[in-house]
Amino acid sequence: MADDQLSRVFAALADPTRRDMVARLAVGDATVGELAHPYDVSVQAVSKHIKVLSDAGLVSQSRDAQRRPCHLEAEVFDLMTKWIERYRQQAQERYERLDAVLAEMRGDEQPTHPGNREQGAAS
Amino acid sequence: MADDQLSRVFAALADPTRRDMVARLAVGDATVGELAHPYDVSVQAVSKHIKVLSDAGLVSQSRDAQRRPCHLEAEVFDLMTKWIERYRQQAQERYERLDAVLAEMRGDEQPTHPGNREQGAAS
DNA sequence: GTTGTATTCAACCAGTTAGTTGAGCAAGGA
DNA sequence: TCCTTGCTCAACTAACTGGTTGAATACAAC
Repeated sequence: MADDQLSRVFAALADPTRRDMVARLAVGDATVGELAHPYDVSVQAVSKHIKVLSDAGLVSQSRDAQRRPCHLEAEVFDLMTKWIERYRQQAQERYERLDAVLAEMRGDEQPTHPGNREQGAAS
Repeated sequence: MADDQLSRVFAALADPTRRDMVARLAVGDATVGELAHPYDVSVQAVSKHIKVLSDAGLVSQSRDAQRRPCHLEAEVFDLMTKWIERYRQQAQERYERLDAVLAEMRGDEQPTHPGNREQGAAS
């Protein structure tokens, strides 16, 4: 699966059960048992899912007696959104330039949004 | 791997080679051969990667003689960002409430920075 | 100390994945 | 027509995944 964090985060969220757990943890911290409850798989399977999320840095666990409460580490999401946004924007700008070219080819003197297209925005 | 699109998109991007290809395609369309060139794996392997991206809806292919140019379908990214943003925000709001509670417990009348802190990505 | 509860570790199994090689197909050019 | 190019399909393999069960660990409570 490749050992970089971005790969681990994407892989972790590729499973609907784990996305479910993230959704649950967004509401509030929960123990392994609590997380396991809604599903009809073994607690061990859930524990494994949590390990995957935790290896990806999406979840951290503390200790409270026998319990190991899980906590969502939402900052890791930024890693993904940054990656996604970067290439989404890049592609989008390309389409906009294409639009402009097509408009020009039509002899359409006014490019969709003057000054807005044409790179630059790259922030 | 679960057959819903969100799972397929996350799974597709869990591979660094495929993320690389997406990055390449964000610059401009490319044929399978062009995409294969930088890597020392077989063209067949690359073709498989493209199939994965294409099944996820991230890439589409047209025909130009023998060539099958690949095109990045950036809108699918929105599916992910929406999912991510939803839970990131939910978690963040929870932390802010917690902050407020802690501040109150300290007798600190002013919660750090109402609504401002860290955020940024919200757009 | 023994028992009970919450969780993880270890070993195993079936299904999937990422790669391989070899063959096949579609289109353009000799 | 035959050959070459660009790509995909098919079959195989090694490694990984998501699940299982059973044993081990950590702590609390009796």
